[in-house]
Amino acid sequence: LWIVLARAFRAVESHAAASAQAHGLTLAELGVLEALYHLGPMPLCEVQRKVLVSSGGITYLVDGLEKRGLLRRATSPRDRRVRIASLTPEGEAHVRAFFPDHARALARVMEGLSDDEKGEATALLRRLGRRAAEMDPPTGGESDAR
Amino acid sequence: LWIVLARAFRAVESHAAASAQAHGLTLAELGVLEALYHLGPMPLCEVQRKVLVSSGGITYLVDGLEKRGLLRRATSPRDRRVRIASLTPEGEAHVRAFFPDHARALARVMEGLSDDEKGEATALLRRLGRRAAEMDPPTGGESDAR
DNA sequence: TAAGATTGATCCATCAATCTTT
DNA sequence: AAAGATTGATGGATCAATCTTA
Repeated sequence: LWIVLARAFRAVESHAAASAQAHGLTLAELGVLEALYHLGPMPLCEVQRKVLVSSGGITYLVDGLEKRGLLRRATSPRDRRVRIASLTPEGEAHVRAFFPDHARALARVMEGLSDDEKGEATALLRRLGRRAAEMDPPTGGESDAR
Repeated sequence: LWIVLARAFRAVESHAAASAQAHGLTLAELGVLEALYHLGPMPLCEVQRKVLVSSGGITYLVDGLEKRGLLRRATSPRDRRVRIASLTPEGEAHVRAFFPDHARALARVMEGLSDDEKGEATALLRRLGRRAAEMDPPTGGESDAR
C-alpha cells in the first residue's frame, strides 16, 4: 500500500505542479493563495496548518507572494504577535484566473476512477490519513518540534 | 480527493521518514537499498526508475551510499556506459537490521484500515496512479525531459 | 514559559549541460 | 542521435536559534 500510495501521489503531484507552474506558482504557493481565497484572511500560523509546511517555510512563502503583490501582511489588533495575511485585489484576480484551469487539470488526472470510486478512495484515505497523523508523533508531532 | 491524498501521503511519509532517519537514512536512500536488496544488483538507470528520482539525483544518492560503504559500483561487461550498483556485505547487513523495524513501523501506521480495506485502497490507488502517470506528460514525460 | 514569526544555515533533489558509449 | 552517467548551479523546504509578545 505504501508504495502504491507514494506512486499515485507523485503521479498526481507532478500534474498539479505543472498546472501551478503554468501560472508561475509553486504548489505550496498555490495552496496558500487558495486557502486565503476560500477561507478569507487568516493568521500565518493558521495558513501554516492548512498548507502543511514548517514555520520557517510559511514566512518564506509569504515573503515571495507579498513581494509579487499577491497578498499583504497586517498586524492583528487582538494579538500583536500574529500577522494576518490577506489577498490583494491582484491576488484575488490571479486566483480567479487560474483556479478553473487548475481544477480542470486535476479532474482530468483523476478521471481514471468513477465518481463512486473517487468517493470510496477519499473515505479510505481520509481514515488512513487521520490515524497516521494523530499517531505517536514521528518528530515530536509536527515539523517544528523543539 | 487530491487534498485527502496529499494529506494521507504526507502523514504516512513523515512516519516512514522518521523510521528511516532512525537508521541514518533518507527515504530515497532507503529505497535504493531496498531495491538492491530485494531485486539484486542492477544498473543505475534501473534503480532510478524504481526510486523515482532524477538522473542527477541517483548519482548523488549512490555517491553518498558508496562513501558510507553500503554499496559499490561496477562497470557492466556488456555495455560500458552503464554502472551496476550492488550491496556490500555491510550494506546487506544494514538492510537486514532495519528492514523488520521499518516494515513494522509502516504496518502500525496503516492499521487504521482493515486488511480488506487496504486491498481495496491499493487497487484504487494503483488505477489512479497508472492513469495519472501515463497521462499527457506534465514536463515532457519524466523529470529528466530534454 | 509558551506561541507566533522571522532569520540564517543546511540539505535534498531537480535541472541543464556535458562526457562517454552505443 | 540517443542512452547512461556525472557535474555544478540552483531552489525549495526543513531545522535550530532568536526576537517579540502573551
